[in-house]
Amino acid sequence: MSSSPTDRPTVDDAPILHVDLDAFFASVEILDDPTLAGRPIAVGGAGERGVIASASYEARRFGVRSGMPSVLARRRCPAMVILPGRFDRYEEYSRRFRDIVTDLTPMVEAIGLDELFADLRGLRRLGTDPVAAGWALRGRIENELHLDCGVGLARNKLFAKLASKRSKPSVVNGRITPGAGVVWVDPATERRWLAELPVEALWGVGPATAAKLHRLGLRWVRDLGAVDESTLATHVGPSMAATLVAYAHGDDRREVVVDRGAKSLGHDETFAKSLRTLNEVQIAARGHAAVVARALRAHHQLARTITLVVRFDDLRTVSRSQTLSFGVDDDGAIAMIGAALAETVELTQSVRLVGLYASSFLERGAHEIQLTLPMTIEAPSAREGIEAATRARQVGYEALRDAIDEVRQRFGRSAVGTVAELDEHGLQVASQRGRNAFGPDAGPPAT
DNA sequence: TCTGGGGTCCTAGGACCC
DNA sequence: TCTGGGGTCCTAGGACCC
Repeated sequence: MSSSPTDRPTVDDAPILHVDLDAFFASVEILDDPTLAGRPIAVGGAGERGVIASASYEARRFGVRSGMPSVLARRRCPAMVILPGRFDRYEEYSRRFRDIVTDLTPMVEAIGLDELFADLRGLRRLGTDPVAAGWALRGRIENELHLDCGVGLARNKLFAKLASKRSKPSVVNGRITPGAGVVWVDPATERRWLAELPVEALWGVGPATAAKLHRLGLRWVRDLGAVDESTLATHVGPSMAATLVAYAHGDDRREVVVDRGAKSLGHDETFAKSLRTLNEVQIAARGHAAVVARALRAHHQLARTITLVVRFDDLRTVSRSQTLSFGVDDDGAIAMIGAALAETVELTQSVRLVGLYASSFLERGAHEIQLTLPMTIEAPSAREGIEAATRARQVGYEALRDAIDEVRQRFGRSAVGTVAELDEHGLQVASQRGRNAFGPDAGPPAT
């Protein structure tokens, strides 16, 4: 591993680049309010159940870390300001960040808002110097976005990410040490370096897996390199065992995937005050349904599976899902399914979180995408545009009607009478009657 | 200290079909 | 008539990442 400017790896030595913005959310807040500069600040939930999403390095000096409950963070650093977060703003910065890297190569894979991988192999014939390119990216991100970042360069994703982590500022004994900025992992020495890292350093090893590995006497990556894979598999499963053994040998075949389409969309909320009744859970689920439906439409996706998640006060989490034979993106249909799923959850104690997720996306048919394209891009004629819009809307109506039919079949005819306008009052009446609002035995529509 | 909200992937069991 | 095995889909739960 090296960051010395005399090292000149080629693209073949270091085809994968990883960039990670420093304290991203907190840094954006400081940019927008310079009076916060130099102070311990964090972005996250300030309430009793909040957690820290991002902390400035000044806050990290006090031991504040992302993922930490805000209650503990405040105890460690009482003077810290916790800001609620402005995700539209972070997304804007994130987009500009990606645009800068995309100027170098289109082969970019975003991982969350604040980090990404790039595959530099397309630049081989240009004779691009990866280390110089890394410094150039860093310079542009600093000049144009006023954000700091760490850059890692290596043979594969595993080493590139470890390298960018190594390139960042660190906090030791309450002191901030500046990072190297750009770190290249030399293939000649990468295995030696990796072997000395703790197993937790590997991607995919969290607290649960680390505990299992420790129980097996596996503390260091070098231990994983010597273990029998089939034995390991009996403890962590075949897939994890194969991955860990491969990583321990420095072997990571993961490619940089541009534009990985979302496989699920969802929304959840942890309540400051836990919910106690089915009615409250259903109201929450219906509220989430509107958010999820909007997201589906924004992504031009129809979801076949709707999943309701309920987390109780003791953090026990249960899920209920239903897969339809067709896709939905309509508020009412998704709310209906979410509310019905809620009835199958035994509310043995108070509920701190309700989540609603949509998955099993039906690629909207190619024909449908083409139907909408002429309106915005090609617009061969106004007549065709209007025809296309009408057709697209009709397809939407058909999907909704199918949804209503299936819900009716599954949950009883009466359930559908109130689909479109079923409001909180309707649910309340149904529940006060002591009836299953959507079950086969449900009475006549509540409204 | 006691754990958010956005996601991904894996596992295991049951239903169903051939 | 009984039985088996493989493949696929669905459901539920768990772990992990940023």
